[in-house]
This record gives sequence, C-alpha cells and structure tokens, in this order.
Amino acid sequence: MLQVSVLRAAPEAVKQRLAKKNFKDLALVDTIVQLDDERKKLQASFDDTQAKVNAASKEIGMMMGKGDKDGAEVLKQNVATWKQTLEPLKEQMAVVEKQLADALVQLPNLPAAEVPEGKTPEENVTVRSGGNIPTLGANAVPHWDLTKKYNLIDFELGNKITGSGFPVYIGKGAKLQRALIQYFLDFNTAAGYTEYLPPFMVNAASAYATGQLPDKEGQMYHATEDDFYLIPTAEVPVTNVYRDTILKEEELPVKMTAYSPCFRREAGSYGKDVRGLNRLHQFEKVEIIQIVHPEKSYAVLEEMVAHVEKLLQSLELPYRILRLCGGDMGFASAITYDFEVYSAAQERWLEVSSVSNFENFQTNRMKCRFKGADGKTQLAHSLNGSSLALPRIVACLLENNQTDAGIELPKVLQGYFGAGMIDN
RNA sequence: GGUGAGGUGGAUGAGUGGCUGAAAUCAGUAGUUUGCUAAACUGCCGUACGGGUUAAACUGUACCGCGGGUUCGAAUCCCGCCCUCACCGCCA
Repeated sequence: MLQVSVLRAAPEAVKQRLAKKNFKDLALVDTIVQLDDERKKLQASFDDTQAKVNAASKEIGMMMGKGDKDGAEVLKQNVATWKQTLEPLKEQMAVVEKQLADALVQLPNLPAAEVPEGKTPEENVTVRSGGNIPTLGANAVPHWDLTKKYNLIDFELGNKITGSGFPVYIGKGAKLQRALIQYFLDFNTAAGYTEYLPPFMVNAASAYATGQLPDKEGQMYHATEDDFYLIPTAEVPVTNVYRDTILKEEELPVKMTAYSPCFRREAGSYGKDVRGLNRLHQFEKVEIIQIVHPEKSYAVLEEMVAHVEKLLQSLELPYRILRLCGGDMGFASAITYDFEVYSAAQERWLEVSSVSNFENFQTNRMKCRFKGADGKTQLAHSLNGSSLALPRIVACLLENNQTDAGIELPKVLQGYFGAGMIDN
C-alpha cells in the first residue's frame, strides 16, 4: 500500500509512475488526496468536541464530589448537546476512512526508475543469460513423455484423486522432489537464510498484508468454514512473521527461507501452456525473503538475483534473466527480475523464479517497521524471490539431460538423489 | 467437541467506574560517580491520527484481545466474537 504522504507530496509524479505500470485509473490519486483532506477536517472537529466532553466529564466528577448537584446537571446538559454533534461526525469519519482505505488498496506499487517502459511480456528486457542450450537427439521427447517412460509422475492418477493440475509423484519422481527441496534449502541456509516451515493455510489478515487480498481473492483456494486460505506461495506466511512488528535497526537484515507447497486456482489457458508440469494447481517451491533497511534494498535485490543465478548455474541449466517492463510487473512490486530456463524439448523458455523488491509497499500494509539510530520509527523494505519453483526445473532437467541410457542429473543433486542417473 | 480459567505497555504483573495512558519490578537507554570487570544513583523509555515548530518543545484525540452497549465519565459494568492455557473426549 502506498503512503498517502507520498501522494500528497507529488501527485503528478505519482500518476506518471503509475502510468508506466499501465495503471488506468489515475484520477484515483486525486480522489485519495481529497478524501484524506476530508478525513483530517472531520477528525479535527471531532477531536475538539470530544476534548470538551472529556473536560466537562472530569468537572462533573469533581462537582459531584463536592455535592454541587445543580452545577453538574448543567454540565450534563452541555455534554448531551455536544454528543449529538459527535454522532454524525463519527459516522462520516467511518465512511470517509472506509472510502480512503478502499481507494488506497487499489493503487499498485510505483515502479522503480530502472523499470523498462512497456505493456507486454515481449517488452521485458533480457539482462543476461548463461548456460548452454543442448542439442537434443532426434528421438528426444518432452517431459510429459519422459515422466511416463520412467514412471516419475502420474498426471491421470492426480485427476482421479483430486483433479487436473494435481500430479502424483512416484518413486524416483518423488525422491527427485525431495532432493531438490533439500538442496535448495541447504543452498539458502548456507548463504545465511534462516529456514522456516510455515503453516500452509493463512487467515485473511495475512493474505491482505502481502497483497493477495483483496484483489487476487479468486486465485487462492478458500476454506470458507474457517475463513482460511491455502497459500499460493510461502511468501505469504513467512513475510507475515514480521507483521505488526517494530524491529531494532541492528536486527536487519532479516533473511528467511522456506519450503512449501503452493496452491493456485488460476484458471489459465489451455493446451501447450498447461501441459505436463508447465502450470499446476499444486506445486513445490522454496522461497527466500528479506526484510531490510530502506537504503540497502536495491543492493540486496542484486545480491538475491546473484544468489538465484548461482543456484541455477549449479544445476547446469540454460537460463536468462529478464527485467520486467512496467506493464508485466506484479501489483505489489517496485522492480522484478524473472528467471527463465530453456526447455529444450518444448523449445521454449519457462519461468522458474521471480525476484522482487517491494520497497515499503508490503511493509506499509503489514506495519513492519524498525527503530533507527535517531529513535524514529520507519517502514522497512521487503524483498522476495523463488529459489526455486520445482516443476519447470524438473521439466528442464528431464528434457535437457535425456540420453538413450537415461536422464543424467547435475553433480550437485547426485548426493541428494542417491544416484547420478534416472533410468529403468 | 465439552468444561473451567484467562487475555493490561518489550517482559513479569498491579489495577472492579472519575485522581490511570495506566503502579511496581525487570529489560532497554542517556548521564553521574567509584581506577578497570562490576555495582550504585538520577533522568528517559508504547502506538496511531491531528494541531504546532526550520526541527524540537508543547498540545488534542483514540487505543488495556476485537466489535458493540450502559454511563456525564469504562482497562474496570453488560452483550457478541476471537484467541490462549488447563482438564476431559477424539486423533496423526
């Protein structure tokens, strides 16, 4: 959530930056400033009247003590009159505050200066790439054939048990999941991240704090009986560790990592895009999250990008890093880097990680602050990224490393998997 | 799911209608003093939204789990909800 003070200070600049993010309803900025003006006016007059009531009440108490019943009666009359004006003020304030809050959560975060102009994914900018795209043999097949051939994943069985998009991992397929999760977590904790195993369901307050609510309600599975949401990413429960918290400056940076299954309802498109592991309703992911001093967040962003890049390099997969253009970025993000790996049999790039700086957009909603050396309390910055999402990594590992003898695994996984090759 | 107890500031914990935004202790912090380690003493030490100031000072309102009610006045009384703990039941 943007801070009203930022809108008030430079409404036109805010509108320009919102436009870069392809946000249409720019008049909302002026509406918010007006509502805030109104809110202030109402509060001032409410506070003044309430102050009179409080003072009179105190006096009544003293008069009663002295036995001056008549004097007290007169004051009671006054209080009664003031309170009549108080009621409508209170109601108006509630209305204005609600309008203000509703308007405020509709504004997406402002894009950083480095964010490229653009509206569609085609306008994202490739920052750099690495690894080698393999040349596959003539009989190479996509991963959905490989998972069947080696009996790693049964998609039809998932259909029976739950529905489409809920694959069942079997045997070496299941073990490969476990190996990847373990490796990713070890890689992250070695870099100073503390491991969390969070709840996989959250309450509405948590979903609101990280920005999933109110506007992405339909993308989450909702257990209505208890009003809990299945998490779409570990970012939600883990970032909320620091909701309503005032940290000490020396506690920053907070570095956290967590494995979780991720649940996404997203209807999505059909055909090639959702075939096999490309898009699922439930998948596994390891996430990294940092809460940092505002002056450091852009340096930390680069650090996190380099961290994920090293992880991909260790998996020996061909990858590229994109800086997302304004129109393709998420609602809460100020700047986002996407990581894609090349799926050699499908001959397409698949997104496996997204690393973002949210600046104080999430922390403002969450009220996650820190007390600086000057004793002043201010909002921290939050960042997060995937390291990594499993399904598309698995798709690429299988496709890119297929040989007639089986699927070769990168060295870093062999110890975790207990073998260097997936074969029959 | 049942029964009982309880939710107060960073922590412990007092407070059953006005003198309480909240005692006391601990922790934290600034300073004084004893040569260091350590201790003693003194001050400060919640959050939000306003007014005010170059910035402070100062000042108004709200907040004692959340929401509502009674009252001139509520942490304190009443109602609803949420949560925690204990025991029982069920159970991986």
